[in-house]
Amino acid sequence: MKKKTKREHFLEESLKLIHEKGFKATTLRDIAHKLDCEVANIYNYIDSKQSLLELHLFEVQQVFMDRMEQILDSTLSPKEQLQQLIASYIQISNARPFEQALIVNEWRYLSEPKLKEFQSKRKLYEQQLQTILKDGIELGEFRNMDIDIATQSILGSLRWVYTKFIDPDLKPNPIEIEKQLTNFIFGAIVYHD
Amino acid sequence: MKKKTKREHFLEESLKLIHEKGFKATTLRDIAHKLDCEVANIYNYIDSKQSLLELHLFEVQQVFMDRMEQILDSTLSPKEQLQQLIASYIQISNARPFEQALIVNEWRYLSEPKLKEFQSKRKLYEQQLQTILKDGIELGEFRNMDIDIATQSILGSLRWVYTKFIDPDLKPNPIEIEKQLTNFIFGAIVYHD
DNA sequence: TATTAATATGAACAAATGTTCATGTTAATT
DNA sequence: AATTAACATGAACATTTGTTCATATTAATA
Repeated sequence: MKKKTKREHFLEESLKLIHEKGFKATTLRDIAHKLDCEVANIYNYIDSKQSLLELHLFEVQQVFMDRMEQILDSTLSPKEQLQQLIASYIQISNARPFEQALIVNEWRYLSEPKLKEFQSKRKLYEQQLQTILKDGIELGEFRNMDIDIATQSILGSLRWVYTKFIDPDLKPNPIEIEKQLTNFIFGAIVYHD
Repeated sequence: MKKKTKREHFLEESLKLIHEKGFKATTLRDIAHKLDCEVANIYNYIDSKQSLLELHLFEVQQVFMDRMEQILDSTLSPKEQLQQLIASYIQISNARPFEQALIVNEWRYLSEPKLKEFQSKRKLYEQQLQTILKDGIELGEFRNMDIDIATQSILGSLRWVYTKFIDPDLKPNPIEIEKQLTNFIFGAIVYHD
C-alpha cells in the first residue's frame, strides 16, 4: 500500500472540487477550506491556479493520445481498431472519471499557449478517428456516410460515459457498458437493411 | 423588417459573448465593452448577471420541452416519434445555436432554485425519451438494449450538433445533417444482423 | 545527527467584479 | 405638448480573488 503524499491528496481533492463547481467557480479558498489548510499553503503544491488545470488536463489527454497511437500502430482492421478505441475510451473514463470530466467541461479555461496545445491534440485525435472511419468505408467494413458527422456522433455517444463512474455507489460494470456502447456505435455505422 | 430594440441587441451580443468565454469568465465589463456602453447601463436591461443566464437557458429549454410534448401527444409510433424528436432537436440547434450552447455548457452556473428547476426539466426530457425507447422495444421496433445507455448515447450524438450552426461561414444543410444523424441513431438501435 | 525537502501559517496587496445611486438624455405614447 | 418609458453615464463601494512574502514546523535523506 503506497503512502499518499500531501501533495497527491491535494491534487485529488482539488480535482473533485473543480469537477463539482467548475474551474472558474472554484476559488483557492474553496480548495483550502476543503483541505482544512491555509490558502498560501496551496502554493507549496502548485505554481498557480492555472497550472492546476493544466496538470490534470494534459495528463489524461496524453493517455488518450497514447492509446490511439498504439491502436494505429497495430495491424488490426479498421473495424477492430474502432472496437479497441471504444474499449480504451471507456476504460480511461472508468479509471479517471474526474479528469475526464475536466476534459469535457473545463478545457476551455486553459490560457494560451496551453489552450492551443490542447485543442490541436484533440483535433489530431479526431482526425485519427476520421482516418479509421475512412479506411473502414473504403474497405466496405463501414457503410458510406458523412465522416465528420459520424466522428462527432461517435465521440458524442462516448463523452458522457464518465458520469457513470463518478458516483461511487453505482459501481457499474464497465464490461457491460462497453458491450452496450459497442453495439450502439457499430449498429450505427455498419451496413444493414 | 422588425426593428431591433437596444435591449434585444444587448441580449444577442451578451449571449454570443457568454458562449465564447463561458458564463463565469464573462464579466459585465466584457459585455459593456463589446456593446460600447457603460457597465451601469446593463442594469437597464437586466436585473442581475444571474438573471441573464436564466433568461437564455429557460427560453430554449422550454422550446425543447414543448416539442417533446407535441410528439408525445401524437399518435405516431415510437419509431416515428424518435424520428420527430431528432428532427426537432436539430431544428432548434439550427435556429438557436448559441442558446443551445448554453444549455450544454453553462447550465451548471445557475444558482438555486433555478438550478434544480432546470435539472428537473432536463431529467423529465430524458425520461420521456426513455419511455419512447421502452415502448419501441416492447413493440419490436427497436432492438433490446440498456435503455439508460441508449438514451444518453442518443442525446450525446445530438448534443454537439449546434457547433455546426455557430460558424456563419459554414452554412451546412440541416436537412442533410438530419438525414445523417437519423441514419446513425436508427442504425444504432434498430434490429439488424 | 546534520541537512535538505516538504508542509504549514497569517498577514498583506493589487486587481477585478457585481451592484447601486443620482442624474441626465433620447425616444415613444397619450 | 406633456408624460412616460427606454436608454445612457460616471462615480463609488464592498467583496472576492489570485498571489506573494517572511517565517515557521515537520518529515525525509544523507
